[in-house]
Order: sequence, then structure tokens, then C-alpha cells
Amino acid sequence: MDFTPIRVQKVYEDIIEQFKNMIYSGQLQKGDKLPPERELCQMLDVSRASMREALRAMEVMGIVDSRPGEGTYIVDEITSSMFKPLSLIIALEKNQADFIELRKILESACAKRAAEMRSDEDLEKMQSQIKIMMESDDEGRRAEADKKLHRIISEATGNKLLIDMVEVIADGIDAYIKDARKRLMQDPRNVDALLQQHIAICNHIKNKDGQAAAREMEMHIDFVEEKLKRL
Amino acid sequence: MDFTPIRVQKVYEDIIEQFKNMIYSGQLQKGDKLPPERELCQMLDVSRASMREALRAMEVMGIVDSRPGEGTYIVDEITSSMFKPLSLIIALEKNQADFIELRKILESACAKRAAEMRSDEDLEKMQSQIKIMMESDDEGRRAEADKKLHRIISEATGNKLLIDMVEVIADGIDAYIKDARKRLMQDPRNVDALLQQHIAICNHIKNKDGQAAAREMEMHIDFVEEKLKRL
DNA sequence: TTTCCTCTTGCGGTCTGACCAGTATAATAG
DNA sequence: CTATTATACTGGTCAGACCGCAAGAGGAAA
Repeated sequence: MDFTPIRVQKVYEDIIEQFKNMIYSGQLQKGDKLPPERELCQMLDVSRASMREALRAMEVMGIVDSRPGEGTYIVDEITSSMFKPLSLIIALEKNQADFIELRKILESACAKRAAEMRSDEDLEKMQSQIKIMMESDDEGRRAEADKKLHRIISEATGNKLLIDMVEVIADGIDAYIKDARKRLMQDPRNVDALLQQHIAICNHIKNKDGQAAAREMEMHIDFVEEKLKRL
Repeated sequence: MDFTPIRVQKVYEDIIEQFKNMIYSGQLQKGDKLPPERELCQMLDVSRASMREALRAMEVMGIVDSRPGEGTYIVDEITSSMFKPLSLIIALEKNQADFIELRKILESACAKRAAEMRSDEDLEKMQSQIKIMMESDDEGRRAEADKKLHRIISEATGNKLLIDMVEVIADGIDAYIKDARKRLMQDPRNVDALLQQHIAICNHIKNKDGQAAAREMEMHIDFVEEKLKRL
């Protein structure tokens, strides 16, 4: 006998399901205020504990926002919170190849779009970070500038989704390889290579050459990945 | 006076924070079994309700898995569950430009990698879907084949992360534009145009021309987006 | 009448303790 | 030694209580 295992739906999952349907059907929209928890419990005939588990779950998903004394609302602005779990998953996953590939895809796409849409202001911000990288002797500061530069590039796309996602993935990976990076940067040749790559990327963005910027970004991430592997 | 609002950390967030740190520090690893809820409560000196809110939150993040009578475990395999909230956010967001752009980035990257890594088996699967599209008169079946084809392409990359993410985003957007698509497909010219685009993408994948496949995929999504806008 | 303060009310946040229904393990019978 | 049964353990759910914050009602002062 080979029966299918019965998947027992937990109450909180059921509750989320109902909210989901109301969102899909448009009955719940951005910014809407939800009834008080106690009322919701009566409506769905569940305990407050279960209702709260569902609400907390939706809170970490970035779908609702509960404020003490005020009430619970459907969020009215997308936040990066929904991507936060990613950094934890990255920390759990020893084989990070998939994450690095995803990062490469996203960051090169950012570079391409940044090249196409950048304002002069964006360009200035990038170059000020590069200046810090060139002039500073402190690896900590250089690493910070590196990070900022990548963020400025993603911000130049104007796509909030992209910005948040790149940041979470980059942070997750960076936290994981932090020590390795430090050791890598003890060799001045590596420091210089990285600097040249960053300059090249920015130049392509300056010249509004999206293709080249994307290619350069991809090579840049490949370079770091390759060096780290050898460590 | 311009004080910073005091951010009151909720208990469940605090608990998650502690788990997060243990994951980052490596004290908690994939597959580990957690102590029973009641013990955890004692360790952290919190109520079971709060502990459960934290656990449920981590469950929807795809980090832990609780099984009745058995215990709670750190997940040992990445699941797509962490991306599920995205489809809800998509449903909430009227302006989907950012999502469509993200989709374009991911799917064209998939096409590129699929072209580079595809097996003959992958190719066969793609072509069988195209055959369905060509021969079927039922728009429902054609839409299904369309969807499957895109999934086969993402699967050809072998990157689970990418597969899950593309699926969630595509599903979210498709659900949103479902009716519009139906109307679009009432015009045979559109049906044919889409078919030609799919064939072109697959041909590039067949020829292992990643650049062309990516470009074609991007144009394909642009085409659909453009047509939908005019509707 | 208007403004300001106070107080009530409503809300989310947290805790306690209890019971249920599965799973796993130890004890028992064969 | 094996198969069965009984027990302990674990997550899932519920009910009820109390706290502190926020908003709005109502009254006091200008």
C-alpha cells in the first residue's frame, strides 16, 4: 500500500491562504486597515494565538504591518524585508555557487541599466567612492567604499526591487566571505586589480555603454570568486 | 527637537535575531534539530506564544521546519518557499514595471545560461511544448505550454534558486495579467507572433548562442509588455 | 469659542496554563 | 529476539488575562 501522505494544513497557513485570496481578488489593497485581531479571530473562528502566528508570518513577508495601539495594516510601500530571509539561507548554504550566479546576473544587469540611465549626480557619487578606494590605506574603508559603489550602481537603476534584492544577496555573500576577503586584500596586487575593475565599470557607465559595463561587472565578480576559491 | 523614534524590538524579532546570530556563527547548521519549544522558552525566558510566533515566522522564511510529534529542524534543503511572499507583493502592487523588469533580467539570463548548458533532453522537452503551441487550438492549452516552456528553460540552468525565483515572479505577474492575455490572444496575429518568438528563442538555445537567446527573450517579454499596455 | 490637557477606550504585545493529536521510544508480551 | 502495546514527548491549538501605547472624547482653562 502506498498512500499519499496527508498534508495537514496548519491553522495559521489556512489563515494566510484566506488573506492571500483576498489580496488576489482585490478585496484587500495597499494601505488598508485590518479589523482588530480579536474581531478577525471571531470572523475566522480561530484563537488569537493562531491569528497572531499568521499575522507575524505575514509581517516578516513584508505584507502587513502591526503597530501597537494603532492597528494592523496592509503595507503601502514595498520594503526589502521580504528578501531578508535570503541572507540567512545564504549563511546556511555551504555551496554558494547558485547565489553567486544570481548575484552576477543581478549586478551585471544593474550595471547595464545604470549605464543607460545614470544621471551626472550618480556618476559623481561613484567617482567619489573610487577616489576613497584609491587614496585610503585602510582596507576597512576600502571595503566599505567597494560596497557603497555597488549600491550606488544598483540605485542608479531606479528599480527598488532590484536595489533591495542585490543588497541582501551581496550582504549575505559578503558576510560569508568576509575573512577570506581580508586575506585576499593583503596582496597589493589584488587590491590594485579590483580597483582597476571598478574604474573600468564606472568608465563604461560614464560612456553609457551598457553592454560593456555588464560584461565588466560579470568579469569583476568572476575574478573575486576565482580568487576566493584559490584561497 | 528632532529625536529618533525609539524602535521597540518585539520579542519575536529578538528571538529571530538570536537564531540569526547562531546561524551566522555556525552554531546552527542545516538539518540540526532544535530543542523542544518548551525548553527554548526557558532558555530565552520567553513565553511559548512568543517563541512560536518566531518559529512560525522562520518557517515561512524557509529556515526551519516544525513537524508535530517530531520536533523542529533547521531545513536541510532550500525550498522556494522563501520567494512565495513575492507573488503577494506583486498582487498588491499596481505598478508592476519593476517586477517586469526583474523578470526580464532573470528570464533572459536563464535563456543565456540554458543555451550554454542545455542537454539534448532539455531541447526535446522545449520542442514538445512548442509543438503543442503550434497544433493546439485551445488557448488554455497554449498558455499552459507557454508557461511550461519558460520553466523548462529556467530548469536547464540547473540553478534551483533561479528556477524558483523565476517561477514565483512569472506566476505572480501572469495571475495579474491573466484576463488581459486572454483578450490579447483573440487576435491570431498575436498568437503567431508569440509562437515565432518562442521558436526563435529555442533555436538560439539549440545553437548554443547564449547572447542571441538572451536578446530574443528580452524582446519577447518586451513584446508582451507592450501589447498589454495598449489593451 | 478655541485651545490645551486629561482620561477613557481600543488596540497590539505578552504571558500563563491547559488540552489535543500525532510521533517516538520504552516496556511488555509472545 | 520480535511484535505489540503503553507511555512520554512534541508540536498545534485554544482560552483568558494583563500590560503599555495611541487615538479620540470630554472637560478645563484661556
